[in-house]
Amino acid sequence: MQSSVDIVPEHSALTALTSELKVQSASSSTPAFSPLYQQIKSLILTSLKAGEWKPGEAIPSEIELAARFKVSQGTVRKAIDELALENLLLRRQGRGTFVATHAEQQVQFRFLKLVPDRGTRGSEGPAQRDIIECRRSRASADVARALALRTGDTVLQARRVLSFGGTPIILEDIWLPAAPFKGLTAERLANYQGPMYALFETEFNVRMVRAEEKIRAIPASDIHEQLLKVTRGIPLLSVERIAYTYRDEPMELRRGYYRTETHHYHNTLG
Amino acid sequence: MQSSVDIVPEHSALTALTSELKVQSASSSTPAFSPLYQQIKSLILTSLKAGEWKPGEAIPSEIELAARFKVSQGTVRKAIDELALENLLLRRQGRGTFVATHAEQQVQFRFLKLVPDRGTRGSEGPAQRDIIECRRSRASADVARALALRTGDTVLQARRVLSFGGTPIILEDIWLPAAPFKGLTAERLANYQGPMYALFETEFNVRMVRAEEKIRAIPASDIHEQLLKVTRGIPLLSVERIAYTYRDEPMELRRGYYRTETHHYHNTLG
DNA sequence: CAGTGGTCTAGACCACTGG
DNA sequence: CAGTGGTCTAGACCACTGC
Repeated sequence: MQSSVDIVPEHSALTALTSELKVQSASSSTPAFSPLYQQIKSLILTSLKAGEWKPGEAIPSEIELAARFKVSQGTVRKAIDELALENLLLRRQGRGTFVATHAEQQVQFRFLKLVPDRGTRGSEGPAQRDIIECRRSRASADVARALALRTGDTVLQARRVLSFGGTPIILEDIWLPAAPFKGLTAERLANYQGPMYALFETEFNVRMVRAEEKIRAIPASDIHEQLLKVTRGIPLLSVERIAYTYRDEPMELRRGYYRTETHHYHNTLG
Repeated sequence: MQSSVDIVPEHSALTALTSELKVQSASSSTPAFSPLYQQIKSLILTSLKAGEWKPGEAIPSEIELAARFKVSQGTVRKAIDELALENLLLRRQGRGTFVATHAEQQVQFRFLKLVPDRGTRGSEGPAQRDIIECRRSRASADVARALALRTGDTVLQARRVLSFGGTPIILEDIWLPAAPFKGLTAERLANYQGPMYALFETEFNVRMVRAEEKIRAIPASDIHEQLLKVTRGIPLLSVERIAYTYRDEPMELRRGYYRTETHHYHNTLG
C-alpha cells in the first residue's frame, strides 16, 4: 500500500457520492440505513420493471453497470447476486447476465410441484392442455381480495384441464385482472405452446416472480366428476395460488384441483 | 498501488498454498475445479459434523478462521455465507456466527408448514402434543428404503397427535433408525418441551438439516377416525417427510395426516 | 482471442453488540 | 470501548464462452 495516513480515507463512496441519490436519510427515528448494493439492486429492479431489458435478453455487463452507477464492480456484483438468488436474473459464466423468463426449457413449469410417483416430470411425455372456457366476469368478494381489486371489477376467468398420458390429472380455475391482460382470448391461450406464464411475459409484459400456495384436501364435487373423471367425494388436493409480479402486486389467482393417486405434490424444506 | 510489474502476481493463494490440501486435482477427465471457498466450506462442514462446535454455540470469528485456514477473510466470508444460506449457520451482526439449532424460539417448527386459515401459528396458543405410542419394531420394505436401511432392521416407531385449541389436527407416525437414537423412550418424548428435532440435537447429536415432502389427498381411515375424531372417508392431507442430516443421510421418516378444515399447508414458490 | 462472470486478496471503514 | 459481522473498493487473476 501507499504511504497514506490511515485517517485519510482512500475510498469513500458513500461520502464522495453525496451528490447522487445515494445519501443516507439519517433523519427520522429509524435511521433506515441501506447499503449501497441494495440501492443498486433497486435501480436494476426499476429498469427491469420498466422493461429496459426484455426477458431472455442480456443485461449490461458488471463493468458497464459499475461505470453507470459509479460504484465498484464488487458492489453491482453483490446486487446482481441477490437478484439472481431471487430468480429474477440468470448468470451464465462467460456469456453474461440474463433476465429470467418462464419460457426457458430448463425452468418450464417452475411453479408446478406435482410430479408422478415414479420418475420425474417429463418422463411421461408432455402434458395435454385443454382450455374448457375463458370469459370475462365480475370479481366476487374473495377473488377481488386476492387480486387487490374491488368486488365487481372485471376479471378474466379461465378453466383448463391438464392431462398426463391421456389421463386428466389437474383442473385449474384461473382469475386475472382484466386491465393488464386486455385482449387475452381463449384461442390465444389454447394455441400457445409452452407455459402460460411465458405467454404472459411475451404478450402482456407481466412477469410472475413469486407465488404463495395454500393446500388442502377436499372432496371431489360434480365439476371434478365431470372434468377429471373421478367419482364424487373422493379426496382431491386443492391448491390455491396467488402469483405476484416484481413489486408484490398480485396478478393471478389460481385454484387447482389435483388427483393424487399417481402423482404427488413435492416440496423441499430447507 | 505500488510499482509492481503486473506480470508478477501479488497474491496467488492457490499457488502459494500448494503445500496444503488445497491443490487442484487436475488429473482425470473432469478437471473438477473447486474454488477455495468451497474447500473452506467443506472444512467448516467437517468440523460441524464432528461436533467441534455445538448447536447454539458460536464458531470462531471470520478473522480467526481466515488465520486458521490461511486464506483471506473474504474467502471464509463467502464460505460462511453459503452455509448460512443453507440454514446451517446463523450470522448475527456484532455478536458472531452461530451453529443453527431447532431449539431457538424464532425458528421453532421450521419444518411444519400447516398454519391456521386466519392469523399465523401461535395465535391459537401452543400445540398440545400427545404421544400415543413409542416402540421398537422391524423396518418394513418401504420404511427401510426411505431410511436407507435393510428390511427387518430395528427401528423406533412413534405415533403422536397434535392438537390446537383442544382440537386434534395432526396425526403423525414417525420412524427412526434405532442405532443413532439408542435410549429414546416414550417418556423422553412425552416430557420434552420444544420441538422434537431440538431433542434429537441435544440428546442424540442428530441435526435435521433438510427434508423432502410428498403430499397427497387421502380418505380418512379407521385410525384417523379414532385419533383425529373425523368421520371415515373425509379427505385428509397426507404428508410423507424424509428428513436428512448434513451429508444427505436420511434419518427420519414421518407420515403426517392433517385435517384441513381450519388449517392449510402453506408454501412459497420462488 | 476478447469479453464475460467467478475467485481471491488486502485494506479501510461502517453498523451493531456487549461489557 | 473492543470485537464481531457487513460494506465497499481496487486490482489481479482464473474459468468459461463465443467468434
